[in-house]
Amino acid sequence: MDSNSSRGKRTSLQPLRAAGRQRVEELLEAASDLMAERGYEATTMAEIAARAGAKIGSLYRFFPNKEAVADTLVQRHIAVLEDECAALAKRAATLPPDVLADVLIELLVTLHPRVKSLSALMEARTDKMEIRDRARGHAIAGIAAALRVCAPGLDEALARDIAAVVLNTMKILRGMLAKDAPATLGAPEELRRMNRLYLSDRLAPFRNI
Amino acid sequence: MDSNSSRGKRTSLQPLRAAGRQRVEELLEAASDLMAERGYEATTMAEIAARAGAKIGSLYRFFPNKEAVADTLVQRHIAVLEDECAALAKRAATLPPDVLADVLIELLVTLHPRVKSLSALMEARTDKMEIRDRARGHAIAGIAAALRVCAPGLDEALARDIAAVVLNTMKILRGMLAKDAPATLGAPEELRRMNRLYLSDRLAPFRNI
DNA sequence: GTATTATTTGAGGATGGACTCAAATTCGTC
DNA sequence: GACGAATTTGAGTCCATCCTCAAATAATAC
Repeated sequence: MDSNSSRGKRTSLQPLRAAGRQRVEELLEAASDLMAERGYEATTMAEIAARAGAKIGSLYRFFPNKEAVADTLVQRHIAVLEDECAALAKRAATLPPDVLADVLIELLVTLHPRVKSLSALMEARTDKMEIRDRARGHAIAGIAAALRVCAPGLDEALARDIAAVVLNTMKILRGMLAKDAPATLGAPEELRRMNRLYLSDRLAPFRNI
Repeated sequence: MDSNSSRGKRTSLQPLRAAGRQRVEELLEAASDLMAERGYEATTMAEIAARAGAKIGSLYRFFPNKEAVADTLVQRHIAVLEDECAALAKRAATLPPDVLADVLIELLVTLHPRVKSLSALMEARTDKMEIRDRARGHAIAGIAAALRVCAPGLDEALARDIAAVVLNTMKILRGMLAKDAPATLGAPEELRRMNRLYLSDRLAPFRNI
């Protein structure tokens, strides 16, 4: 009956059999790879299907349009980020600021295989920015929470501002490690140094009130 | 005879009359505005012509294709950046690191009206990354030169690494100020603080050998 | 004023990519 | 093994956008 229960346009269907579920996984994996390589706009639906070993009709069976593929990917990426931030918050109480700084800044790099297309999708310019903002908000909230565990006296608004800065620094490091930067080999280490310096300075006053 | 002297494919022509030169300016201005708003790929040649008050045929008279428009814009942006960095290098000797840090980080923001589409063009994914890398290289070299004027003992490679970090920080600030970030009002000031802290720490040992 | 060259114009060709759909096939169940 | 439902297939439609070009017009030189 394909009741088309919650979300999706007229033609979007949930997979009901194991084969369909696996196909969806393969399609999303292919889409994530391609979008990470070429960007959202340059990736075509035909390519996605081809790389997944499927035909274009199968792709459109499970996703009403290209944007739905991107939305699904972003939602999965958000879930990964939330999990990881929650795990980090548990450890943060025992970490001094400079160590937390190093752990944080490597986080996006560490997570790269699981959120391959995240940056490409955040950069993409489509009509629906809403989901993009949600992803950003979740990331900032997660980082801010970890910061406040490490430095309990930290004001909530300030924690979010610092988290915004750290999030951007994380993105930069990922960008630096992604592209081959021949002339600036030491830049990633400099970035880590800056981040360490900043978080130590900012969190120190609020440690162990 | 339209000798098609130096650059450009078969159909690209330099303007030879005042009217043509003005048209080129109008077209580039329109292209820069649109690409800054919507990004490179989402901007169409028809839109560019329309916003410039021209017809599509006029656009293609002076630019062989869309990429040539982007290349011309990037080249102009590079020139602006080089001028500005050279001017800064002249002042840098008299500036303490924390002041230089503030001047540098605001530079991209200050220059925004003159390099409106720069970030959109740097993000764009086309085949020719070459010109993108050149722009990046010029910016890093310019910043590194200013840093070494401020801190004469600074190693050249290290200066480039630090410059790469500062350049990225500048980009972030511009991004923060461009989009309306409701939840993180204090983030730009935090970013400035991080940059100040970092450059002071990094340049201090090399001041006045 | 005439010849020459630069510029403008806009309809239309060519291409590529998002999306459709009806028929074929496979899977699960009784 | 027969039936219905899920899945697969891929040719085909539609449309947006890049780009062409020959004819019209405007500017300049003489």
